[in-house]
Amino acid sequence: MIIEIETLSKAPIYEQLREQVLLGIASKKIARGEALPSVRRLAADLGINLHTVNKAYAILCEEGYIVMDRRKGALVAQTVGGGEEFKGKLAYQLRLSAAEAVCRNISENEFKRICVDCYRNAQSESEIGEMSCQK
Amino acid sequence: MIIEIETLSKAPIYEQLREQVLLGIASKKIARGEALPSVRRLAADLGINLHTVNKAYAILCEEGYIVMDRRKGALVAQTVGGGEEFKGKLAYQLRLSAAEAVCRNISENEFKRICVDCYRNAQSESEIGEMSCQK
Amino acid sequence: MIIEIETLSKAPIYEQLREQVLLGIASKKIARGEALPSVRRLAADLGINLHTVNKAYAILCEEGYIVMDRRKGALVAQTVGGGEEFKGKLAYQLRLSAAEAVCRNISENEFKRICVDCYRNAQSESEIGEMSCQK
Amino acid sequence: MIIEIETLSKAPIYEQLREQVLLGIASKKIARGEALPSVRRLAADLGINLHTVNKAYAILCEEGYIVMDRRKGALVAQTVGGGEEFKGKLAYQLRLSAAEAVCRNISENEFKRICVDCYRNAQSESEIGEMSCQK
DNA sequence: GTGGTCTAGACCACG
DNA sequence: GTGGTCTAGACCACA
Repeated sequence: MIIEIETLSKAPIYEQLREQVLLGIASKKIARGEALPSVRRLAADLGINLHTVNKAYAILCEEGYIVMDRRKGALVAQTVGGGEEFKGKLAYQLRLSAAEAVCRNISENEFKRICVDCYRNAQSESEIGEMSCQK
Repeated sequence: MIIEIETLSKAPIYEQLREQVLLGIASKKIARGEALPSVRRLAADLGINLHTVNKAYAILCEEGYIVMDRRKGALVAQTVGGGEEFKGKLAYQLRLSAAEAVCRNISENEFKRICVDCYRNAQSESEIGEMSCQK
Repeated sequence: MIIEIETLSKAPIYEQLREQVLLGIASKKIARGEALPSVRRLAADLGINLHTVNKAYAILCEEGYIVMDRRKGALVAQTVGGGEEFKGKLAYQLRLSAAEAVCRNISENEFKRICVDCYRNAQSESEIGEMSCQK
Repeated sequence: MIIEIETLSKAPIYEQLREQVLLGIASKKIARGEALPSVRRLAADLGINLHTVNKAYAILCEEGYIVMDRRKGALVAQTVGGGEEFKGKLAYQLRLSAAEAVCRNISENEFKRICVDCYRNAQSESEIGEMSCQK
């Protein structure tokens, strides 16, 4: 699994890192129960600070996607609980994306198609291409 | 149309403002060509800084959702161009949402259902309920 | 309200800080809705690092005791939700304290008396005396 | 008596171990004068490091709950002295728990009830249920 | 002015 | 070796 940080992006590094790990977990490039790179190791590999990686891991941990094991470091969680809170957040994000789509005259069917494509894409292990995503 | 700002939210106020306007446009609570409240007026009504409203309008303008008319103030754009750049951003957002859904074991069908629900919800004029959306 | 940090203590500074704020809120030395000192201000006053104060505030925020307002800084929360999770943690702490009391032959009545004393003490505004608390 | 170690917990293993033993002594699952498992044995059973068990035993010994006998290993102490120092620590812990309870609007009576419940629970031999105790 | 982010470098606790 | 804590100092976003 390759993690790429875009230092030019407006999005904070720890956020990008969180997203990359999330995409990695979803696409099963990192299996459930498997260990993520250690904080120091990843920081060194990416050429960023230890604390930045730490923060990304802490957020993922808080969200339930990973667990910090005292002995083995950071592990991908076997199961992710707390579905209700998540669904609220998910619905909010999607509603916003949908609102933009509506404003741009994207039909319900096309929106649905894009969503399904993204879902399958997130599941598969295809690499992420260049995205013009400032934020 | 009622705009609510949550100063406790992690999301910056100008971002919340942008989102609220976007939801308003999508749900046709503000019609195409219609004028948004003036910067001063909205700032006063919401009890926020004038520059904050300005920033939100500037972003919406830059994204093409509204146009700034020197005489009439901010108007909802009749048509929104620049579809390609937008689709890239949309796909990125959706892929991330989808990745989270995959991690949480939400099936493709359920994800699709939620997406469609959100699309219809964004189109309709129903108010947005309480969403636990820190970010 | 006076906050004292014991740099000799084994307990981390951010933990001590969290406790002091908690005691201040309980004893109403800081009222609900009132603002706490800014991160920088408190760090300067206590002669500790900004990030340390930040962490203490972040934990209190996460626990629901305070809220971070984008404009007014850190405020004491009006209401603290999430009772169930808290009660589990509280019961665990108390069970441990009780176990130690049992081992030391402290009777149920004496334990109850101590607990009630502590409750009233936490409510009142009396200052905390010197406690031989390494951990 | 069954000891369970949670390597995912934020609490260090030696601390968890100390707590489990304490709960075992209080509930009389281990009688006064009885021998605890040997350091090597317990370390092997729990799959943890020998030094970790050693540290837990050393702390319990220092606190007076157990005594180390060169021949018989670790024995539960017949009597536990040093009450005053302990009471200071106990009062500090309880005051903190009480402060949290006050902040959460738990009444004195309810707090008292919980304390008594915990005391009796610590005395009885009932197993500890699942506690969401990160700290 | 506020908090948020990031860096660099240090020491310690844990296992 | 791991992560946790703390420091000092920097820049930026926000309002």
